Amino acid sequence: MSNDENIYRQMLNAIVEHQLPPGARLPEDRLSEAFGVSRTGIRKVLQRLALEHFVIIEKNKGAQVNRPNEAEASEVLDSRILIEPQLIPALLDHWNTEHSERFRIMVTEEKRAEEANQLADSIQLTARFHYELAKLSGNQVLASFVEQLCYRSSLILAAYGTRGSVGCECGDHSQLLDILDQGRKDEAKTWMSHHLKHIKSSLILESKPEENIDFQRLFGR
Amino acid sequence: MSNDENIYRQMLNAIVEHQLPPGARLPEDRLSEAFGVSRTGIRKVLQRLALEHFVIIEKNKGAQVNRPNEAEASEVLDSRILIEPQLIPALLDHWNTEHSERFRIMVTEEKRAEEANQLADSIQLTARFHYELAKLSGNQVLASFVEQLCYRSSLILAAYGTRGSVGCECGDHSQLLDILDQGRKDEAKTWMSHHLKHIKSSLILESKPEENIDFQRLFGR
DNA sequence: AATGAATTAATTGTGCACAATATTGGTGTG
DNA sequence: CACACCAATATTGTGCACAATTAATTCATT
Repeated sequence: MSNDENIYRQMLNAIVEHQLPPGARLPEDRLSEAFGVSRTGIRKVLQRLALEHFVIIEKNKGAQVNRPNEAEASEVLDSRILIEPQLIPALLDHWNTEHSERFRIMVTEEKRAEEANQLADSIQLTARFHYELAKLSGNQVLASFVEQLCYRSSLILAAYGTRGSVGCECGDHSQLLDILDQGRKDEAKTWMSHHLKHIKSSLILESKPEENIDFQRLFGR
Repeated sequence: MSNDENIYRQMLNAIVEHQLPPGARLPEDRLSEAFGVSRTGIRKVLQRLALEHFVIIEKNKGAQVNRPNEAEASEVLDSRILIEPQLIPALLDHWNTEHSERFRIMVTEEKRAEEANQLADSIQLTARFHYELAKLSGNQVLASFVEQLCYRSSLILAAYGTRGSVGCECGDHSQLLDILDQGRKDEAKTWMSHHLKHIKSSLILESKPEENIDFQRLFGR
């Protein structure tokens, strides 16, 4: 694996696993010495993360982990609600017992991670489940977008999730596999839709006091 | 406007307007002297364009304008077919006469550009029409994705489009506005779906002999 | 003349140094 | 004591130089 990709993965993981919480500053010096590469390499990675909305870069102020506002949180979830159920039909065209078994193993791991209270693994596995499902639709363009949305969702859960927002899905995922095994297309679509709406409704989107208030926008000018 | 953003825009325009055709090499030296900035700034822009799939960067071989293969072309159009019609309901919630007038002006410009045979303007305006429509749905996350897909479609038309692939849409767009003015939701959805399928079917996706055959994948390893 | 090796040229990858900017802390004055 | 101003520090922005890699050319050999 290329070095850049490796650093990117590590940082993305740290962000979605909430080890780098929303708002955390990411000074290039520290990162460059932590990873043992020059600032040049770090900057490349940070810019990629910024384009994918995982970090925010402000000119002459550096990078920090994105703290999604309520609008962004809502839109990301709405996007998933709009897209993921629509992928079910194409997905079912390729669905077979091998896939089913592979996903059941994933669900087992999800449960294990949840019971062991390993939040990081749990988050990763939940996102992977949805992404791998999207990939089976056969459309890699959409699958990549869904992947990004899933990881952004993890970030959103860090900011607006209740305790258990992540874990409470695990039992659910095996339900979907049952439905898919029976080839019930419409039921699978509505299940996916409900599932995502459930996640969205579990968020606390009331305007909680933001820690970095944009006073300029609020009063000034 | 920031300097980076300016360079990015100019290059993106040149690409989607087919002034930089698919496969064109983009040496950092030439670009840096053309734009009057150092290679550092150019690299940043190139990396952004690469993440958005407008250029391909190969290690130690530099950047070139992406030449989408048939799978990618198909998937991009399918993505639009899946998403854009679904945006209609939310869009209609905000639709009013001001919007209608604004879009009719855009369509008029489209026609003018087409009749004047100004391919570049025509391409830009077509993409803008779909993007601005998507923005009205109120979901900026999805709208940005649609924007990217529209521009990628321009690139695809450069590679697989027939003469008139671009222009033949203009008359159509005003049809949609009529339907929207009448608030006919389902009709607008199916219109959008047909419209995009029509564009996709106008592409020549037969496996034309690829100029760069990947012998590595074919035989090697 | 065709093939293959070796040299040369062109291009990208990476780290460093310095400039530009923002933030923080301190100092002096009203 | 409040306020403005200035200095110091920390951090990012940018360009340049050199290393590493690839592509092109030349040359020798059969």
